[in-house]
Amino acid sequence: MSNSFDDMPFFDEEPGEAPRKPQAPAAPARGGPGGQPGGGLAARAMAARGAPQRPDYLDGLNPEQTEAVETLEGPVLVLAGAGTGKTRVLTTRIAHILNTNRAFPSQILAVTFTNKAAREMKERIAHLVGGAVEGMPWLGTFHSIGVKLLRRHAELVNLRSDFTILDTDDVVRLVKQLIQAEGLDDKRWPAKQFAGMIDTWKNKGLGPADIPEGDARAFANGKGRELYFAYQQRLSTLNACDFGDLLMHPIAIFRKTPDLLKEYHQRFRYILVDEYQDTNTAQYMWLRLLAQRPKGEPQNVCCVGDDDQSIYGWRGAEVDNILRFEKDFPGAKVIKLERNYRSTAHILGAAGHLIAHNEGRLGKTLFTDRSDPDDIKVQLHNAWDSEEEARAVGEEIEQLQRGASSGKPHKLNDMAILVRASFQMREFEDRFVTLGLNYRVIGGPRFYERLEIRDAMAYFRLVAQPADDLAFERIINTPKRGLGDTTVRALHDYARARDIPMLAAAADMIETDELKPKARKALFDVIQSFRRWQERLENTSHTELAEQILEESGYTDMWKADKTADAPARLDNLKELIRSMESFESMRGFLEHVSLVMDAEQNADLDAVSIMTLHSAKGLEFDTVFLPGWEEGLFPHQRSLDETGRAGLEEERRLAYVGLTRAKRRCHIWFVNNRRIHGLWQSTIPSRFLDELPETHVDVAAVEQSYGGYGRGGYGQSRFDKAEPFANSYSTPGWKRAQANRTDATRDNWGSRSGHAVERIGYGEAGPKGRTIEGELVAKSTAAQPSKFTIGDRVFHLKFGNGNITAIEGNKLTIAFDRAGEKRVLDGFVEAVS
DNA sequence: TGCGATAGCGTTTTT
DNA sequence: CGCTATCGCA
Repeated sequence: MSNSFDDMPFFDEEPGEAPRKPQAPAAPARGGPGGQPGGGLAARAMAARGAPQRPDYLDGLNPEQTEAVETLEGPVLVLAGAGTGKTRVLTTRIAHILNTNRAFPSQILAVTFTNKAAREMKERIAHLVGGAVEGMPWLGTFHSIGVKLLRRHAELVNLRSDFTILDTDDVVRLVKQLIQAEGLDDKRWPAKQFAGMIDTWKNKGLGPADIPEGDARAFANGKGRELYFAYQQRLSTLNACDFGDLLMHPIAIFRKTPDLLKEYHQRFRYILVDEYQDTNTAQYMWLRLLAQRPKGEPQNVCCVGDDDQSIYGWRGAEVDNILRFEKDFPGAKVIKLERNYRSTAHILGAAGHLIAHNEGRLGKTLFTDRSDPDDIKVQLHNAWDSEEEARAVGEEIEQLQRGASSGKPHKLNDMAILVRASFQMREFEDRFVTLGLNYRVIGGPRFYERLEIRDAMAYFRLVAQPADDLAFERIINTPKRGLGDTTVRALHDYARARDIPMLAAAADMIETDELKPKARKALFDVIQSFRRWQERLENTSHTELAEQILEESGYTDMWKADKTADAPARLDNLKELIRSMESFESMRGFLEHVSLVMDAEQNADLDAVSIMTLHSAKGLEFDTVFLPGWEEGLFPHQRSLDETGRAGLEEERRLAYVGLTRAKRRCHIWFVNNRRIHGLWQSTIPSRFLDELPETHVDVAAVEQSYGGYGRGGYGQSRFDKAEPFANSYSTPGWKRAQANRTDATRDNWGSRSGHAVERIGYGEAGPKGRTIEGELVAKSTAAQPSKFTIGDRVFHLKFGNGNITAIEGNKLTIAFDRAGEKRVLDGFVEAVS
C-alpha cells in the first residue's frame, strides 16, 4: 500500500484526502428497484476470479485505517486519536459497505453526536461513492434518529405522531408550573434545577419509577419522584417530548415490543457510532438493544472514539462505555489509530506527555512520521495580567498576519483562541475591537435561542400544533393584548379541568361570560387569527404564511415600534428566520428541524480569528492555536476539582490535551499572574498542567513584565517563577509522579504548592479541611473570614503597589492605591506596611 | 403594565 | 464587576 505522501503539500490534509484522483467510474449503482443488497454479481465474479479490483477510496489509507474499514463483520472498536483520520475511516467504511453491496443505504445505522458531524459525514460519503447515495435515512444524531423511530411508533408510548419536541426553556417553564401547582416555593426549589435533574436521570435511562430514593427525596421535601411522574404525565397530555424522551421512549418501545425490535435488527445490518466516548447510559442502552443479535449472527457494530478526548462527563457521558467495549461485545476487534496527520512532532510530543499523566485510559501515543524543518516547539508565555495577555496575543496574531516571522502572511481563519471559560473571551474581544482585528466567537447565544425567534416559533408551533400550550402561553399576550396573568390563569384552569388544550379552552371560554368583556374581545380576535392561519396551513406556502402570521399578529409591528437599540437587529433576525424556512418543504418540516438543529451557520467568507471554548473546539483544527489562562483554579477549573475530584482533574487534563491537539503547527500557551475574577483581582499560580509539559517540546518564551514583576518573595513555587524553567529534563514533579507510579500518592511539592496557592489565591484556609487528591491539596472555597485590617491601614499589593484602605467588607478590601487608583481586592493579597 | 432598583450569582453544552 | 431575574412601586 502506498503510504507515502511526500509529494503532498505538507500538513495540509490527511493522506488520502489530498491527491484526489478523478472519481472512480466504479461507484456501482447499487440496489436499484428489485436489486439485491448482496447481489453485486459483477463484483463477486471479479472477486472470484481472484483479481479483485481494489477500489479507489481505499488508496492512501494506512494499514490500521484499512483494517478498520475492511473489518466489516463482528464488533469493532476504533480508538482514533486526535487527527488520525477518524472521520475518514468512518465514511470510507460506509462507502465500502455500500460499494461491496453488503447493504442498502437504508440498512446502515450511523449515529453521531452533533448535527454538524452528521452533515459532514453525509457529504463525505456522497463524495466517496460519487454522490449516488440518496438515502442514508438512518444517518443522524441519536436524537434525530430517536425522533424518527418515535414518529413511527408514537402510540406505543401514549403520544401522537405529531408530538412536539420541547427545548430546555420550555421544559423549565413547564416544571415551574408543576412546582407551583404542588404548592411549593419555586424559589426554594428552582425549576431550573429540577429540570436539570430530570435531564440527568434521563441520561441515565431512569424513569420516574427508577430513580434512587435518595435522589427522589433530595428535591422538594421528598416530592421529587412525584414531580417527575407529574411531569411525564403533563408531557403526555401536551403530546410533547423533551430531549431525554427521544432516547427513553425508543428504549421503552423496544423493550415492550420485541417483535418490533426484531424488525429493526433485520433492517440494520451495520451499525456505526461516532464519538463513542461521549455516549451516556441511555444512549448505550439504546445501542445495546439495537445491536443485539441471536447467537451465531455477527454483531456488525463499529464504534469509533477516543477516551483521551472525553470531555463531557459532566453532562452524563460515560467514558466507561468505551473502556468496557470489549466486554460488552465479546470477540471485538480493537484497532488503534495513532498515526497523526495533523500536528507537528513537538505538538504531539507535548500533548502526549501531558495526557500520560492520566490513569484511566486505554493508552495511545500519537506519532507522526513527517518531519518539518520548521517544526516549532510549543511556546509558553507569561503575562502580568489578563489584559496584557490579550494584548500580547493580539500582537502575535498581527505579526503572523503580516507574515513578520516566517515571511508568508497567515490567514486569520487559521488561528484560534481556545479558552476554558467564556468570561475569558471578553478581554480578547475588547482588545481585537481596538485593534480592528476581525474575530468570530463560536458558541455563545444561538440564533434559535433568541427571544424574537422563540416568539415567532411559538406562533408557528401553535398554528401547526394547536395543543402546544407552552407556545400558547408564550405568545398569547405578545404583543400586548390585555391578556394578562388573570386571563391566562383562568384559561389554564379551564383547560386543565377539562383536559383540553388551552387554545381550545380559549375558544370555549369566549362563549361564556367568565371573562371580562375586554379580555373576551381580545381573545376572540386572537382565536380568529389562529383559525385563519390554520386554514391557510394547507394551501399557502409556509414562508408566506409565516410572514402573514408575524404581520397579522402585530408581532413585527411590536418591534418596529420598539425604540431600543437592538430592535432593528431583531427585525433582521425575523427576516433571516423566514429566509431560512425556504429550504424546507413545509412548516412542519421546518419546526422539526429547528427543534433538533439549533445551530446557525457562520459567515465563512470573513477572514477572522476564532474565539471559542475548549469544549467547542473539539473536532476542529487550526494552524495556530492560542491557549490562554493556564492557571490553577481556572484551568484546571476549581469547580471541577471540588465536585468530581480526581476524575474531574483528569477530565480537565483531557481538555488540555484536546486544546493542544487542535494545533497543526503553532501552539502558544499563556498564563498570567493576576486575573480578575468576579470583579476582584486575584493572584494566580501557574497551572499544574504546565509542569506536566515536557521540556523537549516546549520553549519558554521570554517573560516580559510590564511593571511590578514578581518582586517580593516568590509566591508560586512553580518553576515558572524562576528564570530558567525546565532546568533539567524530565525532572518536573508531574512527570516524575507519572513515571513513578500512576497510583501512588506521592507527596511531592505539589501538595505544598497547591497549599500555598490556596493561601495566596485567597480561597481561605484550606488547611486541614482542604481535600487531598493524590497528594495534591485542592483549594476549597471556604467562607470569608473577617479581615484583619482596619480602614485607613497602609498596605502593599503586588499588582497595584502601596495604598490606603478605604472600606472593608468581610475579606474584601477597597483600597485607594497611590498609582493604580481605587480597587477592590481580597485581603489575602495585601500586606500591612509599617 | 412597565420600568427602575436590587438581590444573587458567576465552567464547560448538545440534543 | 456585570449580567439576569425578580420585585415593588408608580
